[in-house]
Amino acid sequence: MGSSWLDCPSLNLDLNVGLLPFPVDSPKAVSAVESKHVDKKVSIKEEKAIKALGAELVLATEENKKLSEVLAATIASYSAVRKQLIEQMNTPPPEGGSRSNSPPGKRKSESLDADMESTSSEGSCKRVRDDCKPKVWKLHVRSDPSDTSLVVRDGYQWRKYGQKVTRDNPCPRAYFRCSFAPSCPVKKKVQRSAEDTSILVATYEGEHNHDLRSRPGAPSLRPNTAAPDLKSSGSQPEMESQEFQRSLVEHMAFSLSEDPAFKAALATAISGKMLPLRTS
DNA sequence: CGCGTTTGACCGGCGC
DNA sequence: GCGCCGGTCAAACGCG
Repeated sequence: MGSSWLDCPSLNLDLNVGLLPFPVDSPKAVSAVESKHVDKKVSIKEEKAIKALGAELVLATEENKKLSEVLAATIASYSAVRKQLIEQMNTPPPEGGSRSNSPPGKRKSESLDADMESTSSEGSCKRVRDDCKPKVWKLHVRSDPSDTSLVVRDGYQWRKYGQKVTRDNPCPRAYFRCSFAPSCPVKKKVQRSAEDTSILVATYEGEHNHDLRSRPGAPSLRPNTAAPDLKSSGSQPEMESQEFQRSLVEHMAFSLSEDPAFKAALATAISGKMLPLRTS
């Protein structure tokens, strides 16, 4: 799947938007005077064709309606999940409510860091040092539990600089620095979830100060991967790729559905493509 | 030979 | 102050 259909130059989005359904210089539309001698066989044929096309148009309209409903349902569920995620991210950790796998007396900073997925949250009890911390967010990626590489392919190039077994998780945590640009401050921690070892939890700190594709000669990127911020790259496991691709599709569907002009153009295009069939 | 990974040592923050 | 712990460093190692 991927962005291949986006990149494909042969994909013609000529949707006849705003155009007349029939060519003006068509012989059939030259003038009423000239056409008065056209034999009745053609007229009957045309009428039949019009009826058939009308039925097709009704079918297409219904199909379009159904697709719109499916799209709306998808958008609704996406919005609900997104809202839930944002709420979770913005909810401060419960007072004294440490996680089940966190023993009492857990270090304060650790609890804060572990529970906060983003420093954009209004953490009132944060240390002063936290105020100047870079932005932090987490990414959950499904991966083969037997795969011990702890690699999360996100399009950027990472250099591993450490690995550590932490107290609350038997799975080792890997530390990565962005090697895309030497000055890039972004760091990444990758660790398997203690609850579900098939899930890799990648914690990103900071923001990239360079473009994903700007680095000349970056070998990890597929040449065909042209979509901006598309978090996929070369020979990653299928599951990771699908994860990112699904996110991309959701994002695109959401963006398109938010555009009333696109909806109108789509409807016009479908009817515009249907009507010219009568001439054949 | 250069680059990336591994891994033990080290450092600094935090709780007791 | 001490010990625990997460995070980082850097030498050794492996691979192309």
